[in-house]
Amino acid sequence: MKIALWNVNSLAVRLPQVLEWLAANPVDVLCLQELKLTDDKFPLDVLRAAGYHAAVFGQKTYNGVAILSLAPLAEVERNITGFDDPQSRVIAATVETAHGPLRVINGYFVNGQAPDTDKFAYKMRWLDALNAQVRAQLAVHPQLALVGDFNVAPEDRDSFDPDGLRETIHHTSEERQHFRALLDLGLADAFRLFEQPEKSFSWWDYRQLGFQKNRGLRIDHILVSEALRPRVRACYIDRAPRKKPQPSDHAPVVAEIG
DNA sequence: ATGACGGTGTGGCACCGA
Repeated sequence: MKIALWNVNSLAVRLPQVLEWLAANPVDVLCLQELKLTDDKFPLDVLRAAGYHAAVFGQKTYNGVAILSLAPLAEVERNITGFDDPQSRVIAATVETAHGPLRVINGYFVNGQAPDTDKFAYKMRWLDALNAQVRAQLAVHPQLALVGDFNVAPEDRDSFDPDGLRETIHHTSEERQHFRALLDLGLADAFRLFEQPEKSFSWWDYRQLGFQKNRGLRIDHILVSEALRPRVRACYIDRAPRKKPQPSDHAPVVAEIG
């Protein structure tokens, strides 16, 4: 099976591209971030016609996440338990697979703007709460994937300019420590289970020919639990949609699981 | 140092993203 993610930066704008991509890449599960629309505006019918069930946690203007799945979705949970968050950033659901139930947690992680800002402090609190949530979920769901736009470049090789951007947002030691704390729960970065091209990124700034110059960051990730890890066959970033007219600034990431 | 691009809102620009 294939699990994928894509920060679409407005589903209202990107829906035609999502449908086109799914037709060419019929993944079993697609986790979407930055829907930027409310649940009532979510295109359930057209996605159902394309074969996908959906669990949605929308919000006006900002944020918003959804899980699309060929198989029905069960045990849908929104937000982080015990963390009062006005922003729609996390949705989780269980998918039945040939190897039993798979728990999928889809997150649009806080951006954080810059260190020493209120938004950065919110990002740190949010990451603490998410870590506790994932830990609790792993105890119940051994087969688990934590998927989404993490807004963290975990290592220097995940940035086009690690020295110039050192300790700036997405690159700070504190954010990277939070990423490692998620790995310490027993999760593995699916992308790094395989040899990958140098300068592999999942996001490029719209400005100053960022994509054409490959000035990007790898901030979109698929983390897999120990039970899942032996069955991960491949993980790759699909740059093709970024080359099309009116692209999202993010590219889809795909993991193949046996 | 700043803004650059793109999306949203109730707009004629401000804001946010990464």
